[in-house]
Amino acid sequence: MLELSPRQRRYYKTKETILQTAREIIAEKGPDGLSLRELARRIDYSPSGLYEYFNSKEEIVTAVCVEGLGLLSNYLNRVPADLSPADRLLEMGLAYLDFAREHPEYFRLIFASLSHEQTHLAKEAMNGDSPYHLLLQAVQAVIETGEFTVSEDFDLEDMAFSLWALVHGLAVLEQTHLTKFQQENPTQLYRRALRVFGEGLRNKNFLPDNS
Amino acid sequence: MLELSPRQRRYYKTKETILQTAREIIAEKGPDGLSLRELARRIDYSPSGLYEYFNSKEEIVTAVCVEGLGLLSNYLNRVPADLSPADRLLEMGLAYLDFAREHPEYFRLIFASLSHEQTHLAKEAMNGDSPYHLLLQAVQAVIETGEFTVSEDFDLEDMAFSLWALVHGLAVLEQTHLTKFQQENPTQLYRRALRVFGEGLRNKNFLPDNS
DNA sequence: TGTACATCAGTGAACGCGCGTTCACTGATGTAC
DNA sequence: TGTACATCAGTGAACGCGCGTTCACTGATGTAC
Repeated sequence: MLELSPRQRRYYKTKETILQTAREIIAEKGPDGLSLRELARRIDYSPSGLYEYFNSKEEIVTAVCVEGLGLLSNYLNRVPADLSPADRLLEMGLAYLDFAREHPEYFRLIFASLSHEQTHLAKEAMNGDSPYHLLLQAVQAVIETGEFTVSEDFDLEDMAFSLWALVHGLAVLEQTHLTKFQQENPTQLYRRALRVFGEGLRNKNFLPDNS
Repeated sequence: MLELSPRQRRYYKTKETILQTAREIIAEKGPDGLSLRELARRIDYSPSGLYEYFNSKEEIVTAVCVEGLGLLSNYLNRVPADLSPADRLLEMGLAYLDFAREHPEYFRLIFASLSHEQTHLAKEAMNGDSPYHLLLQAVQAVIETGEFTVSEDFDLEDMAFSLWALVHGLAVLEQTHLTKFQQENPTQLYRRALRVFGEGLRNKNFLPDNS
C-alpha cells in the first residue's frame, strides 16, 4: 500500500476532476464538442493550467476512452458467474445495454475512437482483458455446452460479432431520439430480441444460402 | 416537362456540386468535420459565394441528409418484389448494409442528425415513405404469411426494431476499423446473422422471461 | 440589331468568435539543515 | 523551530489558426423596347 503525500493526493484529485468534467462535456455535446477552454472554464482554471496534468487535448481524450473501456469490462464482469452459459451471455448483452444507457459519453467516445484510424486504441479494445475478449469467452462457454454448434460457415467469432452487432444496434437506436424508446422501459424488448437470436442459434439446420 | 434556361441549369448544377463536395468532406472527416470555407476552397469559390445557393451551413447539412434518406429508400425499394416476404425482408437488410458500405457519409450523417435533438429530421426519417416505413411494411408482409407470429410481448414494431438494430449494428461495426471486417467480404456473415435471427422468429415458443 | 437597364453570380475584405498551445511569471507548498 | 532554497500549481497574455456570416462591390448575363 503506497502512501500518498497531501500534494500527491491533491494532484490525483484534480486530475480526476478534469477527466470527470471532460466526461460531462462529452455527454452534453459529443466527442467533437469537447474543448479545453470550456473545460477550464467549468473548473475555474485558466486553460494553461490543464497542461500541468496533461500534455495535450488528445491525452485527455485517450484517458477518458481507456477509463471507459475499463468500466465496460466492469459491467460485463459484474454478471454472476453461476448462471448457465446461455443465460450469462444474455445477461452480458443486457449489461452492455446498461452501460450504454448509463454512460452514453463513454459509449459514444469509445466508438468514435474506434472509427478513427488510431489503430492503437482499437487494439486496446480488442486484446487481452478487453470487453471483446470477455464476449468471446462467454460465447466459447456457450458453445462448449453443446446446445449451439458452430461450423466453418458460422464460427465462434462470427457468432460473437453477430451478437455484438445486435446489442450494439439496440444501444445506438436507444440513444437516437426516436419515439419508440422515449416512453417505455426498453429492457423487456432487449431481453426478447436477444432471446429470439438465441433461439435461432439453437436451430442447427440453417437453410442453405441461396446466393 | 419544364424547360430550364441555361442560367437555371447552371444554378442547379452548381448547387449539386456544392452538395456533392459537402458529401466528400463528410466522407473524409465526418459530419462535424464539414466546414464551409474548406468546401468553398475545394470548388474554387469564395466562402461568401455559397450564400448564393444556401442560407446557412445548416441548410446544406440538412439538404445532404434528406438526399441520404431518399437514397436509402431507393436502396430498399430496389429489392425485387417477387421474392417471398421473408426473403424480401432479408434482402432489405442486405440492401441497408450495402447502403452503409457504399455511402458511409450519408449513413453517418443521417444517424448523427437523428441523435441530435432536431426532431423534425427524426420525424422525416420515421414518417410516410421513409426507410423505416418500408421496413414496417416488409415486416407486416412477413407476419401475414403466418410463418411468424407476433404477440403482445413482441409486436410488429418490436420485431422491426430488433431487425433494424441487428442490421444497423452490423453496419456500424463494419465501419469501425476492426480487423474482422478488413479482409473478408462480410456479406456472407450478414446473410447468416440475419438467417439466425429469422430462425429465432420462426420458433413461436419463447421461454418465459425469468426476470 | 442596338441600346438601356435590371438582375444575377461571385469577390474580397472584414466582423467577432473560440480554439489548442506556449511562455514568462508568481505565490504557495514542501524540503534540508 | 527557523531560515534558505527548490519545486510545484496555477495565472494571464499572447501566438496563429480556422470558422460562419455579412456587406458593399463588380463584371457578366439576361430582358425590354
